[in-house]
Amino acid sequence: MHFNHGHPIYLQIKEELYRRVVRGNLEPGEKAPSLRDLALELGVNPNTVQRAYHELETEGIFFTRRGQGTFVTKDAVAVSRLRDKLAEAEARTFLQGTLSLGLSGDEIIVLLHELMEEEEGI
Amino acid sequence: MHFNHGHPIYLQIKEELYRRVVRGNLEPGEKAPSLRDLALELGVNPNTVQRAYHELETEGIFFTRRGQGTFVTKDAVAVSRLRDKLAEAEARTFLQGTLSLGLSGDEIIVLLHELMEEEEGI
Amino acid sequence: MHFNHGHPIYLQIKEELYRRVVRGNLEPGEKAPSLRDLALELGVNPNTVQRAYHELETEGIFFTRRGQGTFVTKDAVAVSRLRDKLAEAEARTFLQGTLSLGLSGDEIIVLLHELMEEEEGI
Amino acid sequence: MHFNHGHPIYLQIKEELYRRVVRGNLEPGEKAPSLRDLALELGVNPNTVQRAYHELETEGIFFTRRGQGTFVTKDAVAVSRLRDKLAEAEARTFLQGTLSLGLSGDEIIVLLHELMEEEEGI
DNA sequence: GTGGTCTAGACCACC
DNA sequence: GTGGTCTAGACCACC
Repeated sequence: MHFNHGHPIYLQIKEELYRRVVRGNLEPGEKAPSLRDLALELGVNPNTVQRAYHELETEGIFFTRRGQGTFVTKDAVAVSRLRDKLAEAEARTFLQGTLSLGLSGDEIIVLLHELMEEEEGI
Repeated sequence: MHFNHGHPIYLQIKEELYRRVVRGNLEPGEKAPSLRDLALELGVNPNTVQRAYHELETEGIFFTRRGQGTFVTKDAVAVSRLRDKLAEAEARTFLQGTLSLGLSGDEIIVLLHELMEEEEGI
Repeated sequence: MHFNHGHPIYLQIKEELYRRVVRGNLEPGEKAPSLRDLALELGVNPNTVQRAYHELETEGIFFTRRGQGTFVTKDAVAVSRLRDKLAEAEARTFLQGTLSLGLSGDEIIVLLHELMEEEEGI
Repeated sequence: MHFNHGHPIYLQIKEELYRRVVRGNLEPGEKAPSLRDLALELGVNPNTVQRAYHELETEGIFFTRRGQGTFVTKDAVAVSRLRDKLAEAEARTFLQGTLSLGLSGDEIIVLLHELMEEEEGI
């Protein structure tokens, strides 16, 4: 993982963890990597990872069992909501960008269809 | 315009100028702001703006007349190509992000349609 | 290397680097001198060398590895194309000059043959 | 005419006059433009033109009749020699450049033939 | 006024 | 060590 030095690292770690959960790399109920392991993997301070974990817990995505570690919520609906939230954020960014370029809604849809076909072609 | 500390300022200035050209804020053949004026407006060093202008000239979007200033290309086709290129780049980023969240092509299209309708509702 | 005050120094540095690459003084994949070393060698500011390096990178002749330095492309075909491009540019300048002096194509070829033989004679 | 600020202007004016004579824009025995006219045309000081004229006179290309002005030599052979000298200088520069790029004599000749054919094709 | 080049020097990330 | 970015400020040519 590469960090963008314009944003706080703990936010970028949160984003990375969101994606692991939503994609199923981390399944509901599964144990998340230990603070130390993830800090080592990412080359950051464990406190930074801790902050990300703490916020994920506040958001109901992670929960902690004293002495056992941190786990992904078992609430599949919460994971699903998270997926929708992230997807919507990406879509808003995309729409904002393309509309500001002067594309019409139709053009945007056509462009996406083209790229999707191309993607499958490869 | 405010700057994202994660990317070089001159690239962000380029992006901003791209958008002004593509949206028609700067029309084909129109004079772009002088280096010094834009530097003042953005609160950066004229050299930084110069670098953005120079790259835009290399790319055929701007041209300069010595002693007179920098101008947007008169080649409307080049501007159109630029618009397509920028829109495609945004779309690729978006597709990559949403596909990696596990969305299907259909879900992506539906999501966009929903947001577009909402947008008009507001 | 000494500089011709009629052309920007960074362009002259580019030309010099082109020649080193095309002649094989800098081989494909080889590390180019560091910015600071070359700047010292040429007696110019590192920023001036940086500009030359940056343009060579844009043109695909150099590539950089962060923290390690700048390297010549490993693409031997790109180097070959560069050689052709530079040779053609010289030939065009030469043709333009001699044709404008009123020489015929035959005269130009004869003149070159004479000089080549003389060259070997020396 | 554009001046290259790396070389003395009077030398560049000499070059320009050489070419006018060799190409026949200024024919043997013809009156050259007056110092003032040429200075005006080129946007330079008449003294600068004077220096160029003086050297051309020394070289036998121009001669002066008091009160009448400056004239091109009537010696057609001298003009012819000048043409040869200029052509040879161009050829040496070209050979030096292409040989230093690693081209062989054959490659140089082939390249020129290609460009000449292309030129006629247009 | 306009842009183009260059220097000196700072600070950064990556190794 | 390496390259990348940015500033402040100079000086230049062209208008």
